[in-house]
Amino acid sequence: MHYNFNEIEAKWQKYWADNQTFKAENNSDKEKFYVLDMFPYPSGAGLHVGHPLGYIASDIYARYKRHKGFNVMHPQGYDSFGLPAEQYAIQTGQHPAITTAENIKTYRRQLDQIGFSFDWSREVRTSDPKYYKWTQWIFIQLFNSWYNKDSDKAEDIETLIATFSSDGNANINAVCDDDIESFSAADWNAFSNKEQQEILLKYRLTYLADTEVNWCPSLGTVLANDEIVNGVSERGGHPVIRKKMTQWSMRISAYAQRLLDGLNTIDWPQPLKDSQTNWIGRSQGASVTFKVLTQTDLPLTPSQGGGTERNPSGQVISDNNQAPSQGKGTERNQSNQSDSDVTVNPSQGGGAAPHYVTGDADLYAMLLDRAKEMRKNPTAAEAKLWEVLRDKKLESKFRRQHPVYKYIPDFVCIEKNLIIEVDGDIHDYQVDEDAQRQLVLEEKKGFKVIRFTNNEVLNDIESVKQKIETTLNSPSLGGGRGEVPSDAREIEVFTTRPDTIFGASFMTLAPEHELVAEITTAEQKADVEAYIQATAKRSERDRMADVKTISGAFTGAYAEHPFSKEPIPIWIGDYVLAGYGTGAVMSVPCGDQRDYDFAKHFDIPIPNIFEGVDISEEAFADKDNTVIANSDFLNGLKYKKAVKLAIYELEKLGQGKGKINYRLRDAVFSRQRYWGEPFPVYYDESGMPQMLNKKFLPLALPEVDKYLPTETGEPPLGNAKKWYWLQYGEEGKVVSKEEFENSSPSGRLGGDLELNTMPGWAGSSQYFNRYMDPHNEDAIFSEEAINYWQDVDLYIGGSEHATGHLLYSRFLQKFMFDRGYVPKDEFAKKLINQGMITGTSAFVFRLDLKDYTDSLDKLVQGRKYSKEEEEEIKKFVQKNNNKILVSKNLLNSEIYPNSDFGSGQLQVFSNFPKLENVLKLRFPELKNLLDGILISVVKLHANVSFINASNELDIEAFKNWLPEYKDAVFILNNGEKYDASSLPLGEGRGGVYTVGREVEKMSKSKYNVVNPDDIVAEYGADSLRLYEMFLGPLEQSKPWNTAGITGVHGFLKKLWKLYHSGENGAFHVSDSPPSEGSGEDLKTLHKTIKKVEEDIENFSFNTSVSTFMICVNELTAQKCTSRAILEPLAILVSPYAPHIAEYLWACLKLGADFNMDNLPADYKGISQVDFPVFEPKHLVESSKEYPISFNGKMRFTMELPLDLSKEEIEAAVMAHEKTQQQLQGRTPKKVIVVPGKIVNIVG
RNA sequence: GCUCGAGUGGUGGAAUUGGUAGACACGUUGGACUUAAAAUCCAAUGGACAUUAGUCCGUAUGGGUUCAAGUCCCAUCUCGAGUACCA
Repeated sequence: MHYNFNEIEAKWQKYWADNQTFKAENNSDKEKFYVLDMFPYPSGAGLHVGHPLGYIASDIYARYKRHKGFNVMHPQGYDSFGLPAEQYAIQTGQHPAITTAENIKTYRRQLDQIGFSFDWSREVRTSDPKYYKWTQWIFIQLFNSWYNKDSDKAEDIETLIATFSSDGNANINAVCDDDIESFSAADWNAFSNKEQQEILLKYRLTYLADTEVNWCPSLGTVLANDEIVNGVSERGGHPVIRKKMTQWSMRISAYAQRLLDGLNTIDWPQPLKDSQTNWIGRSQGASVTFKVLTQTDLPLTPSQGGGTERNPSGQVISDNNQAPSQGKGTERNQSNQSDSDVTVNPSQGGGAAPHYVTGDADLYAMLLDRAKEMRKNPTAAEAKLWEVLRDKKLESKFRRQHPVYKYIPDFVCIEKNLIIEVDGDIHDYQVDEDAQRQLVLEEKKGFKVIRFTNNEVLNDIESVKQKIETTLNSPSLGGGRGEVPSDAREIEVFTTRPDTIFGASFMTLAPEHELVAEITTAEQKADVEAYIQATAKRSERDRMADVKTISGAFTGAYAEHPFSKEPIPIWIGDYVLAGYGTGAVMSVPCGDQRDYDFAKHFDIPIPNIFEGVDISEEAFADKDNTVIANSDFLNGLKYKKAVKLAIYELEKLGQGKGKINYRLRDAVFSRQRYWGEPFPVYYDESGMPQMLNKKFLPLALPEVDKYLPTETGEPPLGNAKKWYWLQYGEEGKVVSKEEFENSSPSGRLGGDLELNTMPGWAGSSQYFNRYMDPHNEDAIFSEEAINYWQDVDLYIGGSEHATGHLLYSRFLQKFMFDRGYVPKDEFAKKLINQGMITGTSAFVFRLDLKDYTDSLDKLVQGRKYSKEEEEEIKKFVQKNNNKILVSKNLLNSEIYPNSDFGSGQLQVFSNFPKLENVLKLRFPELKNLLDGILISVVKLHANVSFINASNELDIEAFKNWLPEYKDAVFILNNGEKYDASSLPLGEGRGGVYTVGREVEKMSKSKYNVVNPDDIVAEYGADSLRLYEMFLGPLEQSKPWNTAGITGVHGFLKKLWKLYHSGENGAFHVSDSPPSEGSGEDLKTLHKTIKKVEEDIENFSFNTSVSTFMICVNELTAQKCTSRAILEPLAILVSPYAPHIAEYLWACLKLGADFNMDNLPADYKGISQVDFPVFEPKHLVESSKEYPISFNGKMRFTMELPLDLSKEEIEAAVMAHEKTQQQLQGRTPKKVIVVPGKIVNIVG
C-alpha cells in the first residue's frame, strides 16, 4: 500500500465531523483549556498559505492539550461585518449578506480540508442577528454605566442618578465630559427630564457628542485613530480630514491606567505590549496655569519695534524700549488693574472687545466717564464693601462701578455673572426703576442680582460677606458669560519637566487654541491670522511630512511667569498640537529641542538653567544628568527633587499640580456604513437618544435600495424605507415614517432610529466570551459557562491588531468585569503573534531595445554607421523589442536596471558581460552593430506556479499565460535560444530558463500567491501543516517557497514506510518487545518525546518537525517494527499530522483491513489517547564523546565513561596520543575539565 | 527622531543555562535504478589552501570579559516592526 493522503485525509475529516470529535462540553471533570484563533474576515479572495499558519499552530497546541487530558475548547467563527462586502454591494448591488455567506462557504471548505480540530458547533458570525443582538446589548450596558473614579470602576448609571438626587454632583468623582456645571440635589430634581438626560449623557460610558473626527470623504465614513496610517486611511489609502460630527463615542480613556497596569498581568509579546503602552501614552508631569497679562499689566512695550507705544485708550504707557523678557518686572497692582480695565474703549481697540467689556457699545464712552466719576466718590457703604470684594478676597474677581449693558451696577463679578447692589437712601424713590433694571439684567443678560442696604453693609459686613460667598458658590449661578469661560485669561499647559519652569522664556499655543483670537493684539492680528490660515490649509499629511520647517507667529500677548512674575511672550506654532494635552506648552528652549529650534529661529532668548551644560548648539534634554541652576529655589537640585519641589510650590500658588496625561482618546464608535451592527437606539421627540429594551433585540439591519449615502448626505441606513421605532407599552416594532406619523401619539414611544452603524471592532470585542455559550438566547452567556471557561488560555493572531481589536477587547473585558458579568478582567492569559508568510516572487528578464544610432551619445563615442547598418539595426529593434527574455544567470550581476536605466548599453554590458557574448553569438547579424542599440533589462513578475523547485520556468505555461510573449525568444542559461521556430525539435538543447526570485508580500498583483487548495491536492493537508510549521519560528516572518515542501512530504512517506515494512509495502508491526534490534529504539523514542513535549510547550513547532525527521530516520535505520515504539510515535505525530496519525492508529488498533464505515462502537480515535510519558531512564548514557579543545578550539573527540572523575578524565586525555601531538612537547598551563561537557587544554 | 526586534552557508533555519557552529530540510553536484522521465536510494556540500593526513579563516563590523563567546558587555553599521512635532 502506498501513502494515499487524499483518500485518508478526506475519510478522517468526515469521521471527525460525523462524530463531533472535537466538540467541547461546558461541564467536565477535566481541567479546561481554551485555545483561540483570531477569527477571520471572510474575504472574497479566500485563503492563501499565509492565513492558516496561526490556525495550524493553535490546532497543534489544542490537540496536544487534549492528549494531555484537558477539556479543550477550540472554536472558530467569522468577523463577517466589514467594508469589502459593502464596497462590492455598492459596485454590484449584491446584498453584503449574500457575498458574505458565499465567502464563508469558501473559507469553511478551505479550513475543513486542512483538518483543524475546531468545535464548529460553537461557530459565531458577527453579522448574524442572533450574534449581534449581544453586541447591541453590550452597547446598552455601556450606555447605562458611568465610571466612578473613587471606586475606580464602571457602575450602573442608577447609582449616579441616586447620588444626583440626594447630593447633587459636587462630590461625584467621575470620568466625564469636562464642561459639566455643578448642581445641587434640589437643582437636579428641578431639572426637566431632558435636562437630566443631557447631563447623564456627559457621564455615560458611551455617549453622543460633537467630536472632531477623522472624516474620509472617499470612503464616506469616519475612521478611528488606529484605522489611519500615515495620515491616510488604512484601507485604500484615501486622504482623511478633520471634521466635527455628532458621533457615538466610547469613554475608553477612563480605563487608560488600568489598561496599562493590566499589561503586567498577561503573557503577551513585548512588542505588542510596547505598542499598547505607546498608544495609551502615559506621561507624568504637571499642569501649570499661566496668567495672561493684559496690555496695561505690562510695564514695558511688547513689540520688537522701537519708539513709544500707546495702549488702545491712547494713554502713553511707556517709552521704555527694552524687550520684555530682559526687563525687570514691576510690581503689579491689582486694584489699579481693575480700574484701568474699564479704560479700554472697545470702539478703538481694533479687535473684538475683551470679554470684560460688558457695557453697551454705543453708550460705552458715556458710561465709562460716569463710572470713573462714581468710583472717585464712593459712598461709605460702597467703600466698605469694596474693601471686602477687591483683590479677589472672596476668590472671585469683582469690578466696581463697571458698565453692564446700559447700567453701571455697584459691583460685578463677570466670571460668575453676579451683580451686587448697595441701595442707599438716595435710591428709595427709585424702587420701580431698580426693579426694572434688575429684570433686564437678570432676564436678558443672565446676571444674578443681590441687593444689600447701606445699613447691612455698614453694620453687619460679616453676614453680607457670607451671603455673597454662599451665592458665589451656588451652582445655580451661571458659569460666566456664555462662550467666554471663567478662566479665559489663563493658559493651562501640561509639562513633563516642571523642574525647568525657570527656563521657560516663551509660551507656544497651537494655532487652533481657543484663546488665540482673544489675546492677539491689534498689531499682531494680521500676522497671526495669516499664520492660522496657512496652517489650516496644510493637510495633516503635509504637516506630518514637513516637521523640519519651523514656523509660528507672535500674538503680541504676554503671560506671567508663575514664580518670577516676568512677562513671557505668547507665540503660536504648529509644532504644538491642539489635540494633545491642553494644546499649549510652556517653552523651555534650553531643555527641549523643538523649543530650542523655535527660539533660535525667532530670536527668542534661551536662558540656561542647567549647571555646567553647554547649550550653545542644542538643547539639553537628559533628565538623569540634570542639575538645575538660575532657578531661584530649585538651584542645585537634581531632576527628581526639582520636579517635586516645583509642583509643591505651584500648588501653593494655586497655579499648578502634578498631573498624568494620556495620549489615548475616547474611541469614536459611529460609522456611516451599511454593513455593520445597527445601534439599538432611537431618538425621541426631544431628540434625546433612547435605548431599546433588551427584549426588542436584535434590532435587525434594514433593507436598503442602495448602499451609498443618501442625497442629503446621511449614512446608507437613511435609504431604508422602514427605519422608525414605534412602541406602545410592551409592543414595539420597526416601521416606516408614514406608519409612525399616522400612529396615535397617545402612549407612543419611539422616533427615528440611529442611522450610523457600529465599527468593525464592535463585534470582535467580546466574541471570545460568546463562544462559551453561543446559542444562549437569554443572555450573552450563562454564568455557568463563563465561570467554567473563565478566559482564553492561548490566543493566536496577527500583530496588526495591537492597538485596535486587542485594546478595545481588553477595555470591554474590564468593563464587563466591573459590571460583574465576567470573572476575569483580562480576557487572554497568553497571546502569540504569528509572523507573516511572505511570497517568493519570480521574475523573468526582458530586454528593451532602442535604436541608438540617432543618439547624441553615438557621436560622443565616435562610431558611425552606414545606411545599411542603420537599416539593419532599425529592423532588429523593431522585430525584437520586448521580445527577448534572458535567463537570470546571464545577468551575473545583482543590479537589474529597470527601463528607466538610460545611461547606455556600455554600462549594461559592463554589468552583464555574459549577456553581451551570448547576444553576439545568437544574433550574428548584430555582431558589429550591438553598440547601436540601447538595451535595458526589465524585471517582469512571472506566476510562481510556473516555477519548479530549481527556479526553472515552464516556458510554455508562461507563454500561454501571457500571449504577448508567444513569439518571444527565450535565451536559456546555457546561452541557447528557445523560440517558436526552434520547436518542437529545438528545445534549447538541454538548457533551462532560470528566473530571478525575490521575497515580497504575498499579493495577487505580484503573482506570488499560493493557494492552500493546490498544496493540499498535491501533497496533502498533513504535508501543508508540517511544512508551515517547518518554515521557521512561529512569530517570525518568513518566505514561502513551495519547492521546500518535498522535504516534509518525503518525511511523511518515510513515516508511512516505517509502519508498512511488510511485503509489497503492507502494514506491519511486530509485538516483540523493543530494543531487540540495535537496542537504540527506546532511546530514540524517548529523546523524541522529551524534545517534542518541550517544543510544543515553548511553541517551537519548527524544531519538533526536525525532531520527527531525525526520529524516523533513526528508527528506519534501526529497522524498527516494534508496536511499543510505533504506537507512541503515532501519538507524538498526531497533533502535527493528524490524518496519517489517525489512519496509522486505526491500523495499529484494528489491523490494516479495518472498515472505515463500520468501526467498532467503542473505537477511540487517536485524539482521545494520552500523550506518551517521557522516561528519563531510557536516555541514561554510560559514556560521552568528549570534545577536546586546545585554547578553546576543538581538535578531536574521545569517548570516555561518564562516571570518571575530573582527574581521571584529565589523565585519560593527557595520555591520548593526539593530545601529545597537539602539545608538541609543551606543558599545558591549565586543563579545564567540565565532566559531561568538554575538556579544554590551555597552554 | 524615538521604542522594540533581528543580522549565522546558495536558501529556510538549528545551536533552551557561554562548552563540538551550521542540526533538520531545500537547492546544487556526483552516483545507482530506468529506453527516458518522475519517483526512490546512496554520497558530497561554509570558505581557502592541501586534497592522503592536515592547516588556516569563519555567526554584520570593531573592541572587551572568559580556560572557552553566535550566545555576555561596549561602540558602530545594516535591515525589519511599531510610533511619530506627545511638550
